Amino acid sequence: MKQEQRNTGLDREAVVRKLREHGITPTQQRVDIATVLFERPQHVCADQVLAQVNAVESLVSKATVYNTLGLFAKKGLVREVLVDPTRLFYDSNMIPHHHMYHSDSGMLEDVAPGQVQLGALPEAPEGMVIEGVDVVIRVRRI
Amino acid sequence: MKQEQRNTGLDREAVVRKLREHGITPTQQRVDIATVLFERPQHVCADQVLAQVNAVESLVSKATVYNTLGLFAKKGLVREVLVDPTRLFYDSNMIPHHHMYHSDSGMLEDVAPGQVQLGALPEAPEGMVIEGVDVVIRVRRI
DNA sequence: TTCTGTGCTAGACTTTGTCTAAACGCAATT
DNA sequence: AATTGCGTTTAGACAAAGTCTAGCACAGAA
Repeated sequence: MKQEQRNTGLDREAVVRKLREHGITPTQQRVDIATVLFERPQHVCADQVLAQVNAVESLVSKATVYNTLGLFAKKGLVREVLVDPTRLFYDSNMIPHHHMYHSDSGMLEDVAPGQVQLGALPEAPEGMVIEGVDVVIRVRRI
Repeated sequence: MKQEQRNTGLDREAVVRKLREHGITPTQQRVDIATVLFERPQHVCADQVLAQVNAVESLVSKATVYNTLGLFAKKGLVREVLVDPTRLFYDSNMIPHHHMYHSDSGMLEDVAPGQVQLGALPEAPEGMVIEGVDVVIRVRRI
């Protein structure tokens, strides 16, 4: 029984299983990155992941962080979130939900899907599928 | 009666009026940029505006295009659209509507607001206002 | 005319993210 | 044990979008 394991985080074994389930070969670096991501549901950009993974000692390169986040997003392990025009965020919470973006501070919160009520969506054009629907509620100080 | 005026576009006078209505001093450059934007409802990024404004002869600098688009967005003349992680788009159609984004091609279409049916929105936190709600339907080739 | 403020500009700079070419690691084969 | 092959990782060069700076132009006020 490890004492130091993070409250909501997955242990290494669970992370490896998760990667395998999504058809991703679990390498050292990928597991390190995934461990950071799934420590808790969060919104992070590549820079933050890079810093967190290499907090103790330098283990993973910039290129690998970018490649891996892209791979994870493609394989449906995390979700890209577009709210800040200067950088791409990744959301480690894959349960369907929306976002509230504080444009002053850059803070990003989750909004439960029940709070928005999306009605009938238009159909995707011939030969296309809906990849996802992003709802972002932008708020700012009065 | 000018013969060469664009079909749906505003003439110079109308553009000047529009700028004034939004509290923007109508300078040469701002009118040039606005004329391009309101030639028709469209989604453009700064680079495209720069190219279009300077199509015939170089009239407006890069810095001015960026500053002006930022100003227009702040004053509610155009709307920022975040769909492409590498650049910011501006939508010259201010009638409320949503977007469908073709992630393969980068194409961006309008979706009439009636086609989505957004129900009750969550309230903005204390001391904050909802600036806007962006709904983006991402589609891709099967 | 001088002063002041707003706007414009070229070009340097910053930041995020991508690309490239080489090296690594590991497993299967000889 | 040595060889081959393939996927992965890496440092560092690079690209692209956007911002910043410092100076110039111009208009209106004093």
